[in-house]
Amino acid sequence: MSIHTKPQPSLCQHCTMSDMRFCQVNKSKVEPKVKYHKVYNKSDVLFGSGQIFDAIYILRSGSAKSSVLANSGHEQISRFHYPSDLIGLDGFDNGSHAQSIKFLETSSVCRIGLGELDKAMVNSASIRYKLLQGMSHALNDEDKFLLSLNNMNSAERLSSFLLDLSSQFENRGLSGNVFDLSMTRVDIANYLGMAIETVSRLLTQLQNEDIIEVEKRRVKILNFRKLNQCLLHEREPHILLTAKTRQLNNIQARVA
Amino acid sequence: MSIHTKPQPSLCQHCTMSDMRFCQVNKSKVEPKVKYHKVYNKSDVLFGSGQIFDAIYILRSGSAKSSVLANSGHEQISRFHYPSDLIGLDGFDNGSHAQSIKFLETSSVCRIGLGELDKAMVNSASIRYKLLQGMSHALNDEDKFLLSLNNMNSAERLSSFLLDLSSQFENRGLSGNVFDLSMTRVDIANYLGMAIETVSRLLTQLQNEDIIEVEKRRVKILNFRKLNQCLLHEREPHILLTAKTRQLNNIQARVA
DNA sequence: ATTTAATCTTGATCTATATCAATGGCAGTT
DNA sequence: AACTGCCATTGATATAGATCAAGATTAAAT
Repeated sequence: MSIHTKPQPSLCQHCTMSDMRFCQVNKSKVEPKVKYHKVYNKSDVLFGSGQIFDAIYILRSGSAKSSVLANSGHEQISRFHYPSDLIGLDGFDNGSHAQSIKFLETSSVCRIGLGELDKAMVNSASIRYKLLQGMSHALNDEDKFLLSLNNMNSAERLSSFLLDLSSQFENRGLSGNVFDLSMTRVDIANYLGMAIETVSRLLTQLQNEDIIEVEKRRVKILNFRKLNQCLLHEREPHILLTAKTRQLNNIQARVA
Repeated sequence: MSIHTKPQPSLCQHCTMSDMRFCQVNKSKVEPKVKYHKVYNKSDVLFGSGQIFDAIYILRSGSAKSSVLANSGHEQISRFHYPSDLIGLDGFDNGSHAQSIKFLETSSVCRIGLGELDKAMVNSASIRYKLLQGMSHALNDEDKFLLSLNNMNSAERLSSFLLDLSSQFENRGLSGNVFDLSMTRVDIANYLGMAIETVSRLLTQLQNEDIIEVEKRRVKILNFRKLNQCLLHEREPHILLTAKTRQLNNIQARVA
């Protein structure tokens, strides 16, 4: 997707509509004190579940998680957000937010009030389209994720997660080979629907196979080909050992 | 949410924008031969993955499943559709459909071309809002579903599915107590991420507990309270026996 | 600087559910 | 009426990954 250079309708001084998601910083005229632009710290909440819906946001820097609450009180992370993501689209449904958004590190957002947004939609086909596209993209993303939950085992889901993160960073001009996880292992486990112990084990396993290198939150992908194989259902012989096989190997090692 | 009686902008002769989702049949002036209205048979495909996106649809009668295809070739059902559902929203993302839609029984849809839709969005705040609301609703629905996949066991997921179906039918003025499943057990299993054998076993189990009655595709809910308990994580004592316990009971029965 | 609290890793065991296998019923076709 | 294919049920077994338990490491707070 190419980046257009001609002027585009914009919703705030920081954002134009020219990039592939929704928002792009216009570096030539950054005004640091624009009312629509705000900085948050790690663990800050952008909005909580049930809060009234009066604006959508574009993540400009940092990262965030969005989660929904089960009746049981269990928190389920539904996605992680990176710069240029649209946030708050869940609010159109019934006028209040279904999700809550918590920042994972120091981050900044552009805020677009509903009134302005509606005006912009009337006046600009481009903005209408970008908004619908953003929501549609989120929907498709979630469908793909659902697919992975239902059809992949833990190793595949984790590999898929790492590869997805990698391309997220790459798409944003950062390194897709080495990056820092902004979320805890608990968050990853919650998101991928597995126990934190499983995440930990799989990460060290991938490391032992020389597929990745993990040092705290820092991940380095050493072998994309193998990492991809982990999720392409290339099962015989599977790259990663199953828990059972590992167990047997352990016993054999001890006996020998 | 109240139903407005004043005239509303409409996209086709069959649809106004007055109900809570998007579409409502205007019974006073049905024109049977409107070009936007089409009938499909069971197993017909509305559109397939990769097909160009040129319209959205509103399901008027019948039911459909939408599915995405994994690299592995595996089909994953991402949702079931019932009358008044908006279909085709996945296409805004990149101009072609990510999903494919297959009807589960004789069904009819209203078709709204993209050109008309865009015109309508410019002219009507109500239509802008309904469309965004529809997408947001789909997004929230999927988030909730994701939550259930990650946090519920098979029995809970199936109970949740049945209760959801029940309220879908109830919301549409049909019986929430007795209804026919339009999908196969294979579809249910695929959607809920479990083996077909598990679906079958759980259904007979729920029947043995006098919570539901199943006869082929016909489901009758006998005890909503108990069915709800199945998913409220009211675990001690859990209503449904685990596979292990069943197995033990079987053995004990045989010994005795 | 020391305490306290998160966070992460690794090992051992348990169990929910997939998988394998067999059978029965029903709908469409010849 | 017999054949074929799909759909559903039920039983026996295997296993991926959860859970339980214990430490180790790092970060935050006093």
